Amino acid sequence: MTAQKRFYLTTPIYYVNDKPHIGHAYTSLASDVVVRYKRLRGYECHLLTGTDEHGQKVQQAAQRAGEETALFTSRFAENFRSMAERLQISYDGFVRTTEERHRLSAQAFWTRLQESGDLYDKDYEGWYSVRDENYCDASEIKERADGTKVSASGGEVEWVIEPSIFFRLSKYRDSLLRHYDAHPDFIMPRTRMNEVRSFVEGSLWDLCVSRTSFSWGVPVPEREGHVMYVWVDALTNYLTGLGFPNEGSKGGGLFDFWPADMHMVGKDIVRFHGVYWPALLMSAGLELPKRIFAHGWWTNAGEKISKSVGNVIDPIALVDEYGLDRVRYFLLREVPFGEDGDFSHEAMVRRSNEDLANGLGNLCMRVLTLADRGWGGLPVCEGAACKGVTLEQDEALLAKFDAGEALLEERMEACSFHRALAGVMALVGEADRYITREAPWKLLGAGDEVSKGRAGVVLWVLCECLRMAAIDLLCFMPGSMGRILDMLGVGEGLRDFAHRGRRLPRTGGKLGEVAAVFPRLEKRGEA
RNA sequence: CGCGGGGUGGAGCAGUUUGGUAGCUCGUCAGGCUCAUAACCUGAAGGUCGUAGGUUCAAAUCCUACCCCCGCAACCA
Repeated sequence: MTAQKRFYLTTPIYYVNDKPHIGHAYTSLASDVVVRYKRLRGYECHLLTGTDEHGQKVQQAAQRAGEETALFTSRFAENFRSMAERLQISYDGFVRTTEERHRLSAQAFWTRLQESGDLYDKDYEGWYSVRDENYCDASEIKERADGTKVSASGGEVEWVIEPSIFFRLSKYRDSLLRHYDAHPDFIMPRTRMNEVRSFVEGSLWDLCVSRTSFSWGVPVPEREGHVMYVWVDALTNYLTGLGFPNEGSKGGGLFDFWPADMHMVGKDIVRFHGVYWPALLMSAGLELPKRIFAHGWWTNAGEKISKSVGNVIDPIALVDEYGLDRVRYFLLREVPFGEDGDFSHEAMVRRSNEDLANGLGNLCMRVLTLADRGWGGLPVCEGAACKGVTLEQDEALLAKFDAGEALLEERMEACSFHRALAGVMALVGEADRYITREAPWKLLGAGDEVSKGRAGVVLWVLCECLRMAAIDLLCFMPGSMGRILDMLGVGEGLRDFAHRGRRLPRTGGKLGEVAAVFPRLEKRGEA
């Protein structure tokens, strides 16, 4: 057996100072769709997710809650883990940055930076805003009438000198730019690539990578009082999840998944993944990830989502209200992946009813009801009564579905999920037109064998369409599509792209229990 | 010259990277069908693709200028 194709995908690790919201769910769902798709394509996949538990803010949040920091973070980490379960994220690994294995990994990574000579000591001097928990560039500082200096956000700043360790980021400027040139798809979508490039082309300063002002972090090796800058710590999780620093022996080890095929991230953290991370990896002598995909943000009914406004969307509540697959479908169909999108219950209901209930679900029902009526199972279409099994229109429809696979592949490869889904739904529309034209219910009602034979062919073709559509959509809506495939009597082992092109038997067969997959939703408040 | 996003039939959007008859969903109107989750199919009305220039055989798409709208404390995908 030849070595299996591998695919390593990561979600960001989520910061544990609050409950999971729709943004976390979105990133994880998109990641899940990608790996499920890849698995259906025969790849051996590893999806890593986890939680980012270090940093001053977490420490303070725990203090405010009057809780031991470690307990506090465990509690929130559990929230994220259960979100993943609830959304049926098919993750293979979950890294908490407070784990011992991660401490070892991050410290080993640090040591490699040091061995490369890319770390050096220097006092960090600058305007520090306590409120922002950050140093501010001098150009951002404004002076108020009373003489106090404030940051762009209005927080008071003070001049602080802190002994620090710096990473020679500036040294990697040219290497980064060369990498961007050689790999124009390194960061997607393209606009994000351009942003990152222009950031690097500008002045790229060395990065302060240690802190002494708090202790809740990974200790810098052999350096009392210093903890790692949270981003160095956090990014390393992508290695921890593969067993780093144990790089294994060639062939079969978990670390063979490196380099990552894709880091899925939100657009806010693209700089960390597109600039700092590759530079750090170069320094550590490790291969760079192949792609970073930065998706957009959701608004709620046209308004920016913020905790203070209180319009945060709880993904679990959405799943409770609409069901998981509708939510998965909506989030990935509604918005071009990579751009910002707007959530509203109205849009959610509309999408679900139009595409899923009226479209795919309804087609499924009408086809299977007719099959059941005619044969008490899958349609039969062989033998003398089915002469001309493949009329021109039958072939044409099947050909469209067959061709849909390549189209899907192209769009999935580009992470153009909305177009991937739109493409499948367009095929469903074709099938709807076909069934209307062929009117198998009339053929069944005619009462003669030839008509029934023809009906068998038409319905067999439609079952094939449903089967292919269900396989295409399996990575998006695993539960519902599984049910459709159950109804069609498609065996577990046949539900992938290796089997998509194989035809169902024409000899009939048992139907699974037929029931509506996507019942129509009432408009919210009118139920 | 702060930054970013956007202006496409009544509504919401895709299409802009790689120029080539302007497309989708909803809504409206008129038919058809009756297998189906009051679902499905056909047809129609409706757009000078923000404005003005430019490049081109050809521009929603490329270039220039301008107008308008939205967001930009923190948390955060």
